[in-house]
Amino acid sequence: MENKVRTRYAPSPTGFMHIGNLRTALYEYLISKSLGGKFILRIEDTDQCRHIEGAQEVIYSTLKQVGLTYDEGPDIGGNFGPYVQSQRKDIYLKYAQRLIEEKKAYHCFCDKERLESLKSSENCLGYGGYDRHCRYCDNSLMDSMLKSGKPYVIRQKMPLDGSTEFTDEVYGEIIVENKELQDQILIKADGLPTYNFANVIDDHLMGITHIVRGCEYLSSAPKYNLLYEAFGWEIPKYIHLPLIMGKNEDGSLSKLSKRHGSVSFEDLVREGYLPEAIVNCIALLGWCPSDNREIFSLSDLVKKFSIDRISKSPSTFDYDKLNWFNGEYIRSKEDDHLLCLFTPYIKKAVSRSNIDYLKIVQTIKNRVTKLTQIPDMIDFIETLPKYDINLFVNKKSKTNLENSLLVLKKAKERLLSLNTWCHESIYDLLIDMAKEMQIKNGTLMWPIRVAVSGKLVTPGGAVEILDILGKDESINRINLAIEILTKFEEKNL
RNA sequence: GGCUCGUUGGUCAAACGGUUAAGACACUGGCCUCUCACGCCGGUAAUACGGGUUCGAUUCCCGUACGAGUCACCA
Repeated sequence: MENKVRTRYAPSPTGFMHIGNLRTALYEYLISKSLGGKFILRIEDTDQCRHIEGAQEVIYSTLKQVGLTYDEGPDIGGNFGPYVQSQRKDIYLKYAQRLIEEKKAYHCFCDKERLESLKSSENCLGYGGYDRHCRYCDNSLMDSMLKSGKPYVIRQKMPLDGSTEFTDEVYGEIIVENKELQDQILIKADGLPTYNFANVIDDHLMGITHIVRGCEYLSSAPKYNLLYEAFGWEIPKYIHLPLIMGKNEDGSLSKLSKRHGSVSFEDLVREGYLPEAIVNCIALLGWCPSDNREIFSLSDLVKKFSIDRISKSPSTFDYDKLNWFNGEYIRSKEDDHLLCLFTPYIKKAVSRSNIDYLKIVQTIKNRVTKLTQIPDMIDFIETLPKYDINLFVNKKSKTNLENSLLVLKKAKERLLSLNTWCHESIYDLLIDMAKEMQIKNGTLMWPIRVAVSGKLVTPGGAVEILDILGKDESINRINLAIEILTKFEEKNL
């Protein structure tokens, strides 16, 4: 087989896709694809205590939504399966046994209580927690323990001195003293492998050439190497990624996690962010191209991505930046595409039948940064809110209650006789009218906009709103305003 | 606490020994304008600190401070 690049995304099925994990998946994808390689999905579910129903589906669906298509995986198969670790149990045991036979690993019968008691004693210092008790037990005792059926774990014999070093593609030379490493557990008492062990076995068996992961694993990387060495396997390239941090309530920073709010992909989508905006945003957290470009489609990223431009320092996830990306993506889309995206949100606020959603889309597209803002933005279309009469007064537009009433009466007459109700004709009519009355456009438009929206701030101007509402509803609303203003005027005479 | 890693404006970040230290987001002034946006033009704001090396350090080395990660039969 030729020496092609292979990367893998190996999440544990937790039921939600954290954007830190998503970025790791993205970079794994980008690294392999930019080098013409394969991207593999493997589910790491060796922790039975944390089994969550439907969690794998979340992973499949997220990767699908963002376009990270994998070449091999549990649901699509491949030549290196199975791709779910719980289905590979026997494989790990076999390899652990091989190490035992070669005297590189041993059975350990120490129970949790014993390990717990070691923590408080001092004699375990320097061993990383475990005193290696069973490493030095004699063989006959071990055999009888095994026969008795006492539960055990399998631990690797770590070197007692010296150091282990490796080169990370991002962080460079990393050296760790072996005495810092405890005899790591390979197989747990339940017979399943630990994450570290399964990871190494699978990465080797699946021919993974580049191990990409968060740098929380940086200091445990030597453990992996000791395993590769024990088996005599070639050590893959390591690419550790800088962490994405989140801001805590007290202002401090820590590794982004659930408590930082909506940080899962699903949360963000639910909040009205577009998958491609999310991907674009997180792609730039820890990597940037040599030019200053910021907007990237996934395929553009594949073309531009390079490992040597991955940053070493952690970054903080910023909603402001994501908002900007999202707005950029919305504005760049075709109207009919936006119509599909906006419709569910428009329906939340507008149920009247004779409304052209496309007109709404065209009016609000430059004003939407999150899809979830849409209902509040356009709620006045459904029903005219009760509004304060003082909304008609605006200094800059030179409007007051008197001239507003005047303008509305006149506009109503003209609009009533307008045959073709469309943006252009309404616009022409009103602009001509302002010219004729020798007033600012604003002096005319402001009262109309207020009358038909009942709001101080609206997405779009009077013309757009009139167009969306249609002739009848518009005239009704203008009539209502005339009524209110007239009543007020009479009361103050 | 040990070990590992990091530190350029509020945030993302460029500059891999020589620049007036880019750019983007956010903030902000103005223009446009029927409000709000969009768009356009402008502005405030940074090399953590102290030592070296060098003709010259954001850049290389050492120390200090600060921050983070990690020290599980979790992944």
